[in-house]
Amino acid sequence: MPDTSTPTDQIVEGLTRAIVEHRLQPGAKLAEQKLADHYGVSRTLVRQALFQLSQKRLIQMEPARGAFVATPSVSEARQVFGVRRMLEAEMTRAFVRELQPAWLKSLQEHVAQEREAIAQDNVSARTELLGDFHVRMAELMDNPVLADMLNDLISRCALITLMYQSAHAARHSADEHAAIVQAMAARDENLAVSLMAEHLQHVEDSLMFERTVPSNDVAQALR
Amino acid sequence: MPDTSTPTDQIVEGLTRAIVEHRLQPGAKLAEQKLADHYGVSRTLVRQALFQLSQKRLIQMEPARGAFVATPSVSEARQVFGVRRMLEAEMTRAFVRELQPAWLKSLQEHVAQEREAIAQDNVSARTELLGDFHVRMAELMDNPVLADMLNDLISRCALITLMYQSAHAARHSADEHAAIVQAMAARDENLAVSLMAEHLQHVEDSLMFERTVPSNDVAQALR
DNA sequence: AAAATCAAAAGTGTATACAATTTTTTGAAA
DNA sequence: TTTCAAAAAATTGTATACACTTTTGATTTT
Repeated sequence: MPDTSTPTDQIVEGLTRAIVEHRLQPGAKLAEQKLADHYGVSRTLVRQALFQLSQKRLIQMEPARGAFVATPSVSEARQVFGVRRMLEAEMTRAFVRELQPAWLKSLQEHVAQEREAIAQDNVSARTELLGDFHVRMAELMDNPVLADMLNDLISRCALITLMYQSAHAARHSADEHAAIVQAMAARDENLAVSLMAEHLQHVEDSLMFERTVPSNDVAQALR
Repeated sequence: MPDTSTPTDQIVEGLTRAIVEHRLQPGAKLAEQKLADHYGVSRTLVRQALFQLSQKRLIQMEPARGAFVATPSVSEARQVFGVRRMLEAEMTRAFVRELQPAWLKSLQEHVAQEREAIAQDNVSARTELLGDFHVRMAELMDNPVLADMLNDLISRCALITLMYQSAHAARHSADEHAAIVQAMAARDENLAVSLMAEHLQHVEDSLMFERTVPSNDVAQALR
């Protein structure tokens, strides 16, 4: 695809991926000039990108000190998951009510992709797919507002989950996705809703324990 | 309060108010230099503010053409309200489950304020208070993530609602808020949830009919 | 008179310059 | 060696400069 977005958007995209895929550790300093050099632009554009990322809560900006990859507190993480449970419970309900055969097919294919990525032990693909399952639902319902919002929430979660999620937990998630789709196929609204709520609770519960060692080399993280 | 935020944040604040209070009509051009002159800063800071506002979907930026106050389509408006219904139904449920006496008192006082603003026919105060009722719930639950998200959603709605909402509709909203609080006081979870869902449906239904005349004088709108 | 053309004006997109602040380094004293 | 202070270097925050695009408006053509 040819240069579909502004330079700033490309920087946002690149940094988002680096953060969400944990090539940039939480807390890492994002020096403007270094990023500018890396992307071959001036600080102006980097700055715009950083401001956008700070609004998405993926980075934190401290006055006169610069930008750092966000380090969400456990409390914030729980809140984000709480919001997701609220939003996605009702989204699931609406999804089942308006269900169309093509939607099921699309989700079933998605779960198959998830399982493939898990089988191949492709960590970043697997994490992206596991998050996209939820966004996909919003997209199928033809609700970009919801899809955007979920996308942001899930990026924020990824900042947390990737740090902790094991291959085992990933497989568990894919199985739960499959169970949700099955409940949907049976048009069992309440079952689908409660499976979704439980699923999100499981994801949340499987996190927030260990701590990883930071190694903040920006240049390397961006390749 | 002394200069609590950056200059950029002040511009964001000022423009947000102007847009949400409809002193700036949807579609109005926001020329960077004019805003810079008005706020006594360089285009640099105005630009940062405009980017932030475009992320909040309050303005739309067109490449090489500039920034315009957003003109949400009917379809987008319905989606925003749809997301609010999903989110706030479950928020209401959680609110009742964790209900504390002080929370009720706070909401009751809030409704009293709403009624005062309505009695005084203070349109902008009344619109702000009617929106804040929902944000207040999230704040009481001590969930800033949810509160921020609702705040953005509600600003986006205000861009639509203020255009159409009548004094009558406002009074109706305040009454519905009171009914919701009453159901909460009775610890009737399901009633509170369905009253909230109906309330949001009513607000949505009361909109999107007329059309107003644009008069895009930026300097005047910002006083 | 309406449409088309093209030059001037205005506006946006990006880079650079510079003041103000923070971080790092250096060096002396404890 | 450790601690503190001050100077130097690096970094951020804001303004300005300039290239390039869009809009405007006058002039010509149909």
